[in-house]
Amino acid sequence: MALAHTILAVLSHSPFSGYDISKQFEEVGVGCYWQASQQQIYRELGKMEQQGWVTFEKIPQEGKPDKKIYQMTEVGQQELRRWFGEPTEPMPIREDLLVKVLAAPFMPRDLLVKELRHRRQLHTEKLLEYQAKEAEGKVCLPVPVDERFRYLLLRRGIRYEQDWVDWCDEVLDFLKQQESGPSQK
Amino acid sequence: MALAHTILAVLSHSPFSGYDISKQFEEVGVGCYWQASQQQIYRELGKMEQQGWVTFEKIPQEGKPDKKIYQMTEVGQQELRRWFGEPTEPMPIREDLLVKVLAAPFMPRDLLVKELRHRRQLHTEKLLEYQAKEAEGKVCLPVPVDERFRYLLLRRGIRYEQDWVDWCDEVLDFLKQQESGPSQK
DNA sequence: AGCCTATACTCAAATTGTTGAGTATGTCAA
DNA sequence: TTGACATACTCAACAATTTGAGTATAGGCT
Repeated sequence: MALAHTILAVLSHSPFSGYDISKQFEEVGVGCYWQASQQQIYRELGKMEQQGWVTFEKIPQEGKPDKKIYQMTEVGQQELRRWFGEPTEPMPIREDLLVKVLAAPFMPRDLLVKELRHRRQLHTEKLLEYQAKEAEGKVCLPVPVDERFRYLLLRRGIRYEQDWVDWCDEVLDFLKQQESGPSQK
Repeated sequence: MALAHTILAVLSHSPFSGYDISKQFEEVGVGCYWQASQQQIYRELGKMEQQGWVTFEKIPQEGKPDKKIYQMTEVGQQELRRWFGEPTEPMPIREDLLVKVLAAPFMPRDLLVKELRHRRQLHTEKLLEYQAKEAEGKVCLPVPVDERFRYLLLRRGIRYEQDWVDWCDEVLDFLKQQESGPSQK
C-alpha cells in the first residue's frame, strides 16, 4: 500500500493532477526510489478518492481531456501521519544480476564480464547525473527545508549508484585475477 | 520471469525439492538478494515442469508427503544460458523509508529520527551477520569456484547494508545539525 | 500531408506476489 | 502431554504490478 502513501507524500507538497504526479515519478526526485506507471497512479488516485484521502477539482480544458487536480484531504493527512509513525522494514533486494552471479560458475565467463561492464556503465551514468544535480543544488544557499530533505534523497541515490559501481569493479577484478592465475582448481 | 531463472540457477548446482529450494531462499546465500515465498516457488516449479524446463522424481516417504526432487532438463539449461546472455536492467529502488523522507518536511521530526535509528539497527544486524559469514569463509583455502562466486554475492550484501548504515548516519547528522542551529528558516 | 511527441485520462487482461488455510507426521522440550 | 517447530506439499483468494490498447487534440518536424 505504499504507493498510496507515496502519492500522499507528493501531494503534501502541493496539489497535482494525476499526469503531473506520474511525471514526477519519472524524474530524479521521486522516481529514483519509487517507480509507478501512469496506470497505477490513476487507479490508485481513484481508490484514494473513494476512501476520502483526496478530492479533485475538474478543470475543463479545450482540446484535451479535463484535468483533475487532486488535493489531500484532512483524512488523507491523518492517514499519512499514521503511516509515518509506523516502523518500516527494508525492502529485499531483487536483482537479476545477482542471480546471474549465482549461475555464473556454470556459464561462459566472458558473458558475465560483458554484463558487468554493461551494468557498470549504466550505474556510472546515473551517478554522474545525480552528482550533476548535487553540484547544481549546492550553488545557492540558503535553501528551504523541503529542498534539504530532497538533497538527502539524492544522497541516497548517489551512494546507491556508487556502491554498485564499486561492487562491479570488485567482481571484475576478481574475474581478472582468476583468469591470470587459476592457481587452485 | 526472473523467479524461474533464479530457481534454474539454484538447480544448476544440484537437484533439489521444492522445499529445499524454499529453504535456500530464506538463507543468506540466495535470500539476501532474491525473495520468494514457498507458494511462489511451488507454483513456479509447476509452471516450469509444464514448460519442460525441469522434471521431477517422486520420492515416497513415510509419515511425510512424497518428496519431489526437481532437476533441470536440457531445455531448462538452454533457457538459463539464453537468459544469461541477455543484458539486465537495474531494479528500481522501492523503499518506504525514502518515501518517509519525502514526506518528512511536514511531519514531526522526532518520528523520523526514531525510524532512522530503527532502520540503522536492522541494517547493522544484517551487516554483522554477513561479516561473520565472511570471516568464517576466509579461514580455509583453497575454495571451490562456486564458493568464490557466492563470496561475491556476500560482498554485495555487505556493501549494501554498510551503505544503508552510512546513509542513516548521514541523515541523523543532518537532523542533529538542523536542530542545534536552525540558522536559515 | 504524414508522423512523432506531449498532454490527460480510461479500460481490460495477464502476470506476479501475498496471505492464509488445509493435510500429515516426527521430534524435542517444558 | 501439550505445544512449538520442522518436513513437504496443495489449493484458493486477493492485492499489486505490468503491458497494451483506446480516446482526443495540439504542436512541431520532414
